[in-house]
Amino acid sequence: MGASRQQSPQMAKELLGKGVLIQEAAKRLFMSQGYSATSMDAIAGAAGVSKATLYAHFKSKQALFEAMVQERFRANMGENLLPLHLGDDPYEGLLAVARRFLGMLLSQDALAAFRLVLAESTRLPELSEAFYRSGPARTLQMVATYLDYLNQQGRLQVPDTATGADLFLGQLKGKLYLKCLLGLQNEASSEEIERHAAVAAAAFVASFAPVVPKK
Amino acid sequence: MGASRQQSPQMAKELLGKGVLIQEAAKRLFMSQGYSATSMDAIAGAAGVSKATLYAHFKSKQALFEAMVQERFRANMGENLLPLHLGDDPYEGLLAVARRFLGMLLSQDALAAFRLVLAESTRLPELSEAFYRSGPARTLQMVATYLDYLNQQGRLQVPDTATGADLFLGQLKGKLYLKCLLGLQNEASSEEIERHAAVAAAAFVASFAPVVPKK
DNA sequence: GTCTATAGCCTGATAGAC
DNA sequence: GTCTATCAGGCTATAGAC
Repeated sequence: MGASRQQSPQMAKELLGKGVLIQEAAKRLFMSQGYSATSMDAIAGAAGVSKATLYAHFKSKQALFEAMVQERFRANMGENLLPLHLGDDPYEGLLAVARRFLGMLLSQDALAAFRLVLAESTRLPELSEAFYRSGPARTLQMVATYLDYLNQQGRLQVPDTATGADLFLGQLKGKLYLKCLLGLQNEASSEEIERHAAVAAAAFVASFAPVVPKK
Repeated sequence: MGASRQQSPQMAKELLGKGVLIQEAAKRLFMSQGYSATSMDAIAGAAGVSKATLYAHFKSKQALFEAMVQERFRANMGENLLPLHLGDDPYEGLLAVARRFLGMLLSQDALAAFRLVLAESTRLPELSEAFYRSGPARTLQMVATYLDYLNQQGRLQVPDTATGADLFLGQLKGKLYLKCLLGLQNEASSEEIERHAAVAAAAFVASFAPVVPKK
């Protein structure tokens, strides 16, 4: 898996980590132009090294690509999404989830990564799987767990929390998301995000409010 | 736009329509491998012609690509989605919409086309726009119109029908859709489609049922 | 219009000096 | 480890015979 790399403690700062420079250049280029359209020459140039150096760090173009994607997943999806403290109020809790999820989903990095994985999904199926497991699958499970909690507290009545989580997160993938994904809209304003999050949370709560409120 | 093509009435069947053969081969290869990874050699080979012939019909690789994508949109998105007769019952009507929409969305062709448009969205922004207008925009408007109708009939109470349509269609883009898009699931069974459609329609109706039912 | 052949360039990957 | 120089092959696109 990991290439053999001995981390020397501290040195001239930028000069010893060429592997990192290469990965960063590769990330920029792969993300903006796709796999096939990015040449090893271009990566070497952008990283300020020669191609031979590049091949000394990564044994092939595909190896570099995979290393960069895995690094990307570790950095972004890992923990940052939901170390969220969610309260007992369904609307407030789901609003917080929606806000956070949309913010992550609509970031330029996440959009570019998703485009990339999709474009190579037929050539690199393992990549699709890794992406699904490290991203959507975790989010789904986390939301389902929260819905379970709300069920137990009697604040919501969701018959199937896995399906409920799927519906809720789906609601967030509407027109706004599609337009960003297609590159038709460069950045989503926080007003748009806030508005969409609020509407989705309200709709979901209305769908699954307990039949006998709290009388 | 259209290349100069005179349709001769009828002849040896397969031999006069080389332009069509080329477009079909290009469609297959572009869709399965993407733009950059598909060579003109491969297309010529698959179409059974020489490269020179290919260039006699289309002046460049990009021209061929765009012609093929536009043809694809005309063929699929155009009318087939919703010449649907929707009744007064919100659940039944939305269920029919969901069924139809999911069937279209999860077809191999639609998935491949979407992947392709996304992969080239930075290089060919016009393509993204054409796709959005000819597909999602139409569907959104059509569903919003139906919601307007249900509002007028007093069968639903949707405050903003454009947003409502967005939420409803978003609900359909859940785990099932994502897995198909990523190629992790080859074909969605009609049971899965039916189940997801029913759940989404029920949730939406529950969200926006009139506050004073029909007492 | 269709072919064969090829130009001219860029690709991923490597050899060998330092 | 890093460089320069280069390989062999694939790429888009075209020239010229028929």
